[in-house]
Amino acid sequence: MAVGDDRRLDVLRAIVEDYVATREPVGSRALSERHRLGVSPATIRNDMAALEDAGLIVQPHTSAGRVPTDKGYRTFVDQLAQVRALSAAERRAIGTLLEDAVDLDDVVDRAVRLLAQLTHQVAVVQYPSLRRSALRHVELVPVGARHLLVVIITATGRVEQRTLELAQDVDEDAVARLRLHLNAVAVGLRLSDLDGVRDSLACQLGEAERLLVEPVVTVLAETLAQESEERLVVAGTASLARTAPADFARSIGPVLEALEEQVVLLKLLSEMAEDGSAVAVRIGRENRHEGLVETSVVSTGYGDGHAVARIGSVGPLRQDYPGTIAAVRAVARYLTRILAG
Amino acid sequence: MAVGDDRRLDVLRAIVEDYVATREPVGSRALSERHRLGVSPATIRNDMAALEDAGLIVQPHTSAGRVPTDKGYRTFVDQLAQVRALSAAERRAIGTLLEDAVDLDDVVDRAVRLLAQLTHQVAVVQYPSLRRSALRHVELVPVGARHLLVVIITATGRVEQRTLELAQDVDEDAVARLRLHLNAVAVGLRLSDLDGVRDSLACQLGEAERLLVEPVVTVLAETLAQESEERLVVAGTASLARTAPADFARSIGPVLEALEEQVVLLKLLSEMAEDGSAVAVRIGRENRHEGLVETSVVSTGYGDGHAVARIGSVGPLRQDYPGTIAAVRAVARYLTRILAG
DNA sequence: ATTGGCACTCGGAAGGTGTGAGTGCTACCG
DNA sequence: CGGTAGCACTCACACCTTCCGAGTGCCAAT
Repeated sequence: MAVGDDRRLDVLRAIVEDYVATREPVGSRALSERHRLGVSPATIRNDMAALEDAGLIVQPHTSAGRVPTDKGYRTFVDQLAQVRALSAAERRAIGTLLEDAVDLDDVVDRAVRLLAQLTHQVAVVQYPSLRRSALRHVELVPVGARHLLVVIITATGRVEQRTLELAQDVDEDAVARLRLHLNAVAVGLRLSDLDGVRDSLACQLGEAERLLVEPVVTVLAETLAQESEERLVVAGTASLARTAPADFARSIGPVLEALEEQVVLLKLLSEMAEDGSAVAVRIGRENRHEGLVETSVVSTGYGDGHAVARIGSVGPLRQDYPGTIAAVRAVARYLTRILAG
Repeated sequence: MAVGDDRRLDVLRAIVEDYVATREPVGSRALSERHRLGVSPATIRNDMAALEDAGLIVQPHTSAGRVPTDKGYRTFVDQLAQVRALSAAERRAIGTLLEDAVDLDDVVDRAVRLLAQLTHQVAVVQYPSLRRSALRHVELVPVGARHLLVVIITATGRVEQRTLELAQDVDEDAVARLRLHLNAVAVGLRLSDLDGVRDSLACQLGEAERLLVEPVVTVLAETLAQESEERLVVAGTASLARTAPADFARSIGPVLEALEEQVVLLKLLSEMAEDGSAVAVRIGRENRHEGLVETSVVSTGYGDGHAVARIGSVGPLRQDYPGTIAAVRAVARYLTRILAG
């Protein structure tokens, strides 16, 4: 039994690899020829029948070869995929490309394009979450008579802006004083500690400032609460057209929609964050979204110790998982290093 | 001749309208039935032959109906399309939706999604160009020992950030003083006037500040020079899948690429800006980009007096031009109003 | 100028056939 | 009992032929 099981998994691996390479259902004869399994097609057929019973492969129609199911890919990824290292040249390219970036936006932009190119698939990067990020600076700029522009700069270098409408005219001096106090307290502050700050500020400041504290801190809190503020950057959508099967309208339309409905992907990514710190893979229906049933998402966290955000790839079920996983991991590592440096 | 020409154009209009509606080549019989042209199919055939000689229509193959060429759509748009007003409900919806936006990013985002939905096509918005925009505020934030974060806020509320590496350690007081002076001068300043500012600042300030002026102003100038800083926001890519003909890989792949290569579209939009202040239409090969040969771009400027940026739609040749033009114009108008208010 | 008539064209749907890859089963071997 | 060989069976797909009808161009008649 043990020996038989081993060979069966070998057969599964061979099926996945061949199907990924040829995009055609693979039969027993082709298998025994292209791989050194040391057994005859007939034996392979028996193994295939067992694999089919186990729900790992299916035939698209009678008298056709076999194709992996979601579950088949899953066992392949979990048990069979061998980690493949990127070439030295590739790694060097990643490093230099990312180091040339001028600011956070640029880093993120380059990283996502790079990943799209490495995987030949759609790449997505989630911006660092404000929720877990520390403040570096808060700027208050009066705009017109009754509006205040609040600019929040986080430790990761991200800039958030917000316009605020005030109940009374702006007192410029009060704004300046509040700005000073706010920055004295806020630098290094985590947004989740914000509620405490509101009170301490209210005590220390005068009447004019106090009128401002409430709306300003509220805006900070709102920004925090709004998960939708987590932006997503996407690249490589053109590769969808290359990959897509014949019925493109049904297959890639929903994916494009999901990519625009950033909410869906953000939710998915945060779910995947719970899967652990390594590279997480969601295959087909494991993504609980109808637009992604024929899609696999491979992602991992990046950033310091507590991963602050995720980067990943969205591609077809039929893809080179080892390659994608390697690329995602490599880009995430360099990204982490750049952001820390 | 004059009468004949008139009818010929009527025939062209009918062909375009029917083809847009049915997505099938239209023949003489169908035309005479669906439209009140008052002449027999045979006459229409003669007109069609003339239109074909003029290069306005073609038949995909012998014994098929006719289809408009790029040139055909062009004359349709230039001479035949009747401006169609949006319904009151639609206009109200646009207004309220845009007014609910919280900041510039949100306005732009809502506008582009809205336009995508109105036209059932891909919508693009160009962010206001820094080049023509006035400054509102410049913020300097020391980061670590030798880095300075420069945040530029424009009159339109856009925020640009840039990290600067200094030759010597940061003198925080000097930064604070420079910041004050800079904002005293810079508010309302057009970026194109920047060179003059450099000198006046150098004279007014002390030694410590003077070391900072050069790099900071340089960064401002660089940001100005970099046209690539003009961001583009895209929505509605999913509608590409719906529209696309059978050979999706060749037809929508290039379009997706062009949409990601924002440079291409930004260049195209700025070219279109020269066409005048009204809604500009580029049809098929008029877009000098191979990815867009089967695509039409409809765009117009938005913003105050001198249009500071453009908004538009990217769709197939076969589309409802009057409808798209109306939608683009309407959204641009509301956008202008919101930004001014 | 417009029209009715007519012969002609040709893309595409419908239907029929053949082929080969692939399977499952059963009987046989070490 | 796992592996093998042979064999009958099944279909998807590619290929061909046929057929239909929409649509054209041209010409003679009004």
